[in-house]
Amino acid sequence: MVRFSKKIEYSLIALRYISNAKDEIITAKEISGKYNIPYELLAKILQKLKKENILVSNQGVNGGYKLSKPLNEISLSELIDKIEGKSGIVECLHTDNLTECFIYDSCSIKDPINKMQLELENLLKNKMVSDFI
Amino acid sequence: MVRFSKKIEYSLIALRYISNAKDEIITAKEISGKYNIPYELLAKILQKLKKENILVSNQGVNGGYKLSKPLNEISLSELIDKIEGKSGIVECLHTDNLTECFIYDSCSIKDPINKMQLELENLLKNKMVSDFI
DNA sequence: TTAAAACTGGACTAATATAGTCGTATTTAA
DNA sequence: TTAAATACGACTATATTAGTCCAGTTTTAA
Repeated sequence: MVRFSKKIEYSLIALRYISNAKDEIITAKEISGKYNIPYELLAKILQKLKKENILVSNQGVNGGYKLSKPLNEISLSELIDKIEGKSGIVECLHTDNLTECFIYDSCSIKDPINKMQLELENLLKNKMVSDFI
Repeated sequence: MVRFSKKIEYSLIALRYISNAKDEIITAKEISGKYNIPYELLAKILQKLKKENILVSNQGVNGGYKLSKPLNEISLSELIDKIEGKSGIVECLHTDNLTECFIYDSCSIKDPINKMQLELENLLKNKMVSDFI
């Protein structure tokens, strides 16, 4: 119920590795091999991180990835939202789905759940990816 | 990635409802009807809550459920553990699976993830079910 | 100029977890 | 003894997550 997906796990491992390499360019293959992470999956994740401007990439031979900014500027909250898409702790707080909720009007726990959500978000916002290194 | 399951949602709704009814005995059917929650599913959840000593039940005609203790004595953390079983925010923190993790020894993010987990647990421990009423 | 090493991207499949259903038994009050 | 309730296990369906496959494109270096 409160569990990081593999994507987040792999992201953290990759980001840490790339960060430690300083300005060296790192390939998906290298990380995949080092940590036994399925190559295709990791590649996808790194591509996503690039698209989200957390990494920059070079294509072609000798290509690879490096950080676009230091990891203490990226919160866990931001990483999760960018990798998995923003979402609420219950379906109905994921705004799109409001209309689909049978209970909504009579829902008794909406407000406190909302507060809970904010507290969780806060915790994740104050955790920087650099804290995981 | 941080989302309450329907089971937790339904639990909260049911517990709130039962709590508001004071000492009256409440049936699964009543709650199910009121909130459009699938009867069989809700029944299972209430049975589980009973087995975990959060509710007490009477069988037979005029049977139903009531609280075994006030909701400010039950933390969200406890409710989640009892409904879904205890689990870590990543697989490897769910102790049984340690042996299956390919990365484990070389895992760079284990320790900070562990700390993160403790902080999350803490947040959930300090939230009482009564806060959701 | 071409081959190899890398990223890019989409569609697909597999595995797992969550949500929901069904059938049957048991209990109990009226 | 019947109807209304909980109890329980097995099953199915759906959604999410994890992982695979394949066919590109880009770039460097030989």
